Amino acid sequence: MNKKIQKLADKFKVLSNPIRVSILLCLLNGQSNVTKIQECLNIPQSTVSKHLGILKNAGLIEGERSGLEVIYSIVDDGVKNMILSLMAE
Amino acid sequence: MNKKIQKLADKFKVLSNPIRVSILLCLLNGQSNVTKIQECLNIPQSTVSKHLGILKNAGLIEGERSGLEVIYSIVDDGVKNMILSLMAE
DNA sequence: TCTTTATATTATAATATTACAATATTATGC
DNA sequence: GCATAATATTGTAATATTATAATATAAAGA
Repeated sequence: MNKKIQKLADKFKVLSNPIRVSILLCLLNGQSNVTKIQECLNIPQSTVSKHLGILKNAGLIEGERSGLEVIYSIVDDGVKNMILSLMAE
Repeated sequence: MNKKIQKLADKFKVLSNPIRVSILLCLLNGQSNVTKIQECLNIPQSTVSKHLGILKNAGLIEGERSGLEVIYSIVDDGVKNMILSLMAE
């Protein structure tokens, strides 16, 4: 299997979960900490953290610790624009 | 869960499989029948047919029967361009 | 109708993903 | 040190996806 194709499919897999899409939408307008994201989505903290980890691991977001909080923001502008344009349809 | 978000995630899910991405790449240059796609990917016929069904069901491709053959082609130009630009990266 | 070719469907075992409670970590203030 | 708050990890049961062999269907020609 072609590596480039596998990588592309993996990228789509990261985006294939509604919670992860929601998190990205939460972050479209700027950065946010985990608690805010959790309140926005109204799901358990461990679930949010798990998906944040997947998004971070895929290089779509990054988290910076500030005291007790970790502030997440979108890194990949391409994905940002893709989500935006697809949501606009 | 927001319906629009679910739909978007579902769209990504269709693209999250390397065989399906490969099929779309096979079809980028034009239409093709199942046997050609199968030879291009070198995997069992039932596997190809299964994934063609998923792509068709998602509205990304369409198949037209011509005698014994079914000719598939890409319908969704947005997806076509997305794949193209992402493969170019 | 029988055969052959092309494609689709079904059945199922293997594997992957998911949600989330429970627990652990990390940082801060006392 | 201890307590508390914010976040991450682990364990696990439920569910979904996958690959592919076996079988079914559809079309064409003899």
